[in-house]
Amino acid sequence: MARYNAKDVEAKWRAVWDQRRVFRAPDAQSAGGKPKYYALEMFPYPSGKLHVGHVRNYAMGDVIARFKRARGFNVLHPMGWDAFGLAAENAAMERGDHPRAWTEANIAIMRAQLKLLGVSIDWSREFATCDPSYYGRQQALFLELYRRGLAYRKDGLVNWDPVDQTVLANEQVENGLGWRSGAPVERRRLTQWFLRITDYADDLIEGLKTLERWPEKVRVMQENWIGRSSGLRLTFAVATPDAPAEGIEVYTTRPDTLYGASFVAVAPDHPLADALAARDAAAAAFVAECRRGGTSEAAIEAAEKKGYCTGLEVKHPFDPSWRLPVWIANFILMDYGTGAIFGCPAHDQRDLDFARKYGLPVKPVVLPPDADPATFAVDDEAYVGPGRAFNSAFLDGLGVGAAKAAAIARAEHDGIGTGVTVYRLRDWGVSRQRYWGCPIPVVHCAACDIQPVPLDQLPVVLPDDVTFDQPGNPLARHPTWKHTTCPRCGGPAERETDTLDTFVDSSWYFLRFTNPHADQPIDRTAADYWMPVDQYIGGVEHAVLHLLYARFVTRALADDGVVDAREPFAGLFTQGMVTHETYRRQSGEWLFPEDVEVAQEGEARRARLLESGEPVVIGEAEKMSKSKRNVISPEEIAEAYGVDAARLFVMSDSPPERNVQWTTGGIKGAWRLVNRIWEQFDSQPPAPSSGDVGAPDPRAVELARASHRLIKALTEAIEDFRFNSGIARVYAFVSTLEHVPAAGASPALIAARAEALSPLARLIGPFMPHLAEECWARIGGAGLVAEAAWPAFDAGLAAEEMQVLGVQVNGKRRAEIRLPAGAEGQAAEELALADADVRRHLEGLTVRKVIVVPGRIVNIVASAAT
RNA sequence: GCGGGUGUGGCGAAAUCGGUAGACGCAACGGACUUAAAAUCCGUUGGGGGGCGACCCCCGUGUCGGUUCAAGUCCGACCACCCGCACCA
Repeated sequence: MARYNAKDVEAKWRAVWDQRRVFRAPDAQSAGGKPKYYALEMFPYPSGKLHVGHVRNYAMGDVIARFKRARGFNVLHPMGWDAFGLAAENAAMERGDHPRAWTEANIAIMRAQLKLLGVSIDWSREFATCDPSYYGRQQALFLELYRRGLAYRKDGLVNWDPVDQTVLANEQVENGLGWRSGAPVERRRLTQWFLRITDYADDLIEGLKTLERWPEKVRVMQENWIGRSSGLRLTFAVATPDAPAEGIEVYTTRPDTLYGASFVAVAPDHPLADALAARDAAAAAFVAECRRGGTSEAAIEAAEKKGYCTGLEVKHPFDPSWRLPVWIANFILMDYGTGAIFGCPAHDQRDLDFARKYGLPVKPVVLPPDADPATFAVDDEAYVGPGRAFNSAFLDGLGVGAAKAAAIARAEHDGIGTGVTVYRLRDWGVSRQRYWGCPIPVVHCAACDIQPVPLDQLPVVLPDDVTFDQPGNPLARHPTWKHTTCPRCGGPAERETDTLDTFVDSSWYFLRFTNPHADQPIDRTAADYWMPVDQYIGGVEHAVLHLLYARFVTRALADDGVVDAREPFAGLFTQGMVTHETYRRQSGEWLFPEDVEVAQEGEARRARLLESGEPVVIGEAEKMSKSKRNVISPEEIAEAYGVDAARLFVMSDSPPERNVQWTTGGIKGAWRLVNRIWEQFDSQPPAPSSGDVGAPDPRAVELARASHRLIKALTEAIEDFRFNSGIARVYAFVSTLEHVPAAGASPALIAARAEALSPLARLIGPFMPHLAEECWARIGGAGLVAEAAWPAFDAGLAAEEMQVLGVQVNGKRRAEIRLPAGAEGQAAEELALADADVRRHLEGLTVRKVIVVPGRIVNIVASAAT
């Protein structure tokens, strides 16, 4: 028989799907009575080409989409492009391509690759975020947020790359260096646009509790990122005359330790530090030194606490006669709390390190349980555990919690402080001094200040004629683009030349997919029908940024009445990557896998260069990346084995949340299964003439049972995201089929095979969709597998007919008994006790107890007769 | 430092509710087919020991302890590795 020709067969079925538009999701209005299911993979950044690592991501989403379609859902499974971003501008600078041309070329390549994979996408909904029809509507949403005060401009400290002359996002700073320029990043104070995500801090934490189908890990990461804490904000009055401030406001979570205070310290970026620097050269020098370190070298300098004693003094809030020195300290962060603290060295490790270095007092005020107040002292380790307040006036004797409450009550009573909740989360800085992004739709007028661009003038379109021959923002130096008129007074005005962070683009694209052709940014009817996304799939690297921003924007839009859903993603799955061994020359140069030959030599695996035989060093399996050259292209695999085999392999070899290592043996194994399945369908004879079933055949019954067990197991495996276990069942079933060959089979057996092949074709559809169609057509299935209903199983048939029970004597397995399913425990007990092996192990022992767990096990407890 | 996770054969893994550990795949080895190779098919494959043999025995899920008739699974302590955050007052 002819070998299965994957390449031609796959192309044929893709054309059929395309032509019959089987993956079009219905409009909300014409959805009918079916339940909806929205399956979405994080849309890709069009950076170049897909490698097989991407295949896994989209194949998993496709399994879900195809499965749910077969289960009777209206399925929305769209695709688009996260198309704005730095890489396009970098390509423009390096190679002279226009960012738009570079991006569109990449999209064309990657779209073709995705289509090659046979992913069941509704391509009629495709868009790219760099389309004016998308970002223009994003501008409208931005103006709505601006109208509601959720978008605002403020002075902020930002990461400034002095070489590229632009702000960088935190994620674009690595070890203190700009990721592209390699220059040390500075902190600069600039006026930037922010989105008020902190307004939603509590709401975002509370919402996490409802996300039961999110990984615990991601929920914890978001909660930590938001970082809610409660404590006391209070003001220390300045006692020094002619100081640049009357009071210093600090935040503390440990107001119970106020009597252990030995200093007050402010951040180098604190306004008081600025004011002191203006009149004190030494202070100025210290502040400058801290600022040079930047945000990120913090890690390196973490051990080294540095301070500058300002000479100012403040009064202790509960004892005006007690004076504390004021320091500027490098470990205080301006953007957390109030940018100022009081130091209690005995009960905070950082304060203790600082106090030891500068010889400040260390006075314990929390007594650990069972410690002696006369002798308890803090040496090198601050005491942060529970205990009772002492050396603390009115707080003495109180536990930590009660003392905190009492200190807050006293501060509030005295009018010097307030109990507050503080968040680590900061407002989202969205300004980028970049060309390839969504223009912020406002104009700056000398007379009218900031004016939103009127809605009927949207989109504010990026100009195409820009230059990249010098660093900085091409929009700002464009000769005409920014010059416009003020929409309010009609006078000359300038457009905002900053563009929006690309994370804004990805914060609502899933809403736009519900009706990408609507005039309004979001078609409420469509969004309310499809939202929330039932299953979102992507890498864990977006656990905080994208997934938090999208939750925030969805909430903000829900509060605006644009959509019902407050949570965008009801279910989240973070899938593992595809890894591959790395190969390098002795000299260290990375090598492509296709240039290397790997052979097993006894225990060891050795590699050499195909061309020259030069020995090659085999490295660890790592995430596929261009730089390490350990990439496998989907086209090559499709050519050699077919995309079904590739899809099968990346899902069969590891649990979906874990990484999977791409190996030649693995893809070959998957390819073997494809061929074995095809062989089973191809060798199936035509159905016997009706009614002519012939004599019953026990193997026919066994096959039917195996088939129904497979349906049950695979259905459950897909629902639980255990694709690898499900596929293992398919392997086992195919092996069963192979042991009841069609050649020379009885009519009853041929009929049973036909009965089993029909569901099998549909069961493999989510994983190997092309093969499924070819098999379905071979046995004369009606229509397409892509449109066929998922097979149902008969619970009676799926259940085992005979139970095989292990028999233990004193917890050790000694024998096995077979008895009909549903047999009484008594029967199992009798059978077990009669077993020859069991009797041998019971020699000289008295049976004390027999435990029978029906369908599971028999355990005989026996001991020596006494 | 804080938080989360993982640890089972040569390798990827399975065991879904505390009930026969290692399903399924890869690799390896032996055999069939072949002039030969590839492909395909059959068999073996956790470690150790015994038996001509059907088989039988001991050990075994990172370590140590506990609960239980029974522990990969539950509890306690620890070790190793991975990921995230990291001077957050």
